[in-house]
Amino acid sequence: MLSKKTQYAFRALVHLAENYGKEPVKISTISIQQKIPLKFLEHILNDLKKAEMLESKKGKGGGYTLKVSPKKLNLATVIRIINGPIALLPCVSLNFYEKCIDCDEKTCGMRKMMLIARDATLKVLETKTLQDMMDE
Amino acid sequence: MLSKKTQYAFRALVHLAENYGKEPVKISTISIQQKIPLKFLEHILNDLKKAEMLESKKGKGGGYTLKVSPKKLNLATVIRIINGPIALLPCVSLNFYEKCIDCDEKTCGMRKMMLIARDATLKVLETKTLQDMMDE
DNA sequence: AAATTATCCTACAAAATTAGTAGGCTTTAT
DNA sequence: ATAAAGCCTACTAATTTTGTAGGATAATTT
Repeated sequence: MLSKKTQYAFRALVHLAENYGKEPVKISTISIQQKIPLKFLEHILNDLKKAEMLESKKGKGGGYTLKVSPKKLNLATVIRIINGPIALLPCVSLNFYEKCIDCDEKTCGMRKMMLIARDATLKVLETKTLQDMMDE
Repeated sequence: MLSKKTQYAFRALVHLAENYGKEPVKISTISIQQKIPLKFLEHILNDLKKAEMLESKKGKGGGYTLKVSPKKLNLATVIRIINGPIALLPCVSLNFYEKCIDCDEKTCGMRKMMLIARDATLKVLETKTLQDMMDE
């Protein structure tokens, strides 16, 4: 399951996507309209910024803007930044790989199955974009 | 990600699957051979038993046996019992549904995307069985 | 019947993660 | 200069995960 933080992140991103190309949006505006705790949202937007997904501007008239087109922002990328691995086991994660203890990867059946599951999930999450979320 | 408990569960189930149709296997045997903390494993096997997946016998010569054929035990079922929901959001979970707050399900784009992701993941996890894990 | 061997049950505890707050610092526009 | 925004570090509270402890219960053997 996605963490609450990740759900907040998606809501905020959709909000910013709706203002794509326009003036920056303040944290406080997003916080109120999307009902996300302000201080918590601060962290989330900062994480997204560090991941090059957003741009920010300080001072009056400042706020956040989406750096990339909503069409080019796929859901897997967001999840990885805020939520972590998408795979069901660390040993089949592309971006957060960790070796299992006491398990030979070549012969581990659990791993093989989770690889197939991962690929199926990723095929969706890497294809669908923020834009797809908005269109609905 | 699957919890450690779920990984333990799968290991234990594969162990029991290898002894399907034979004599019961003791918790302590599985604990040692699969390197799973004994007392923790007790809980896990009990959970699986309550879910009608295992049978148990007390006293000397006792232990656990798989109740169903490994071919008929799909991975989604196991994950749901030990790990919980497979879906990425509670509002798209088939077995652990919960309504989101401040969200109209008919128009929520996030939900639509997560529905598609869920279906893709489930198609694998509900098709693949314990037997498939063993065969590898 | 008593002893042994195994699961079953309830309660607890430690560790890790998630969710959120507090408060001051820095930058920018007016 | 001052006000309005984000930036940064640290802390706290709540929840979940990962176990442990110890006795109760049931079956088997002697």
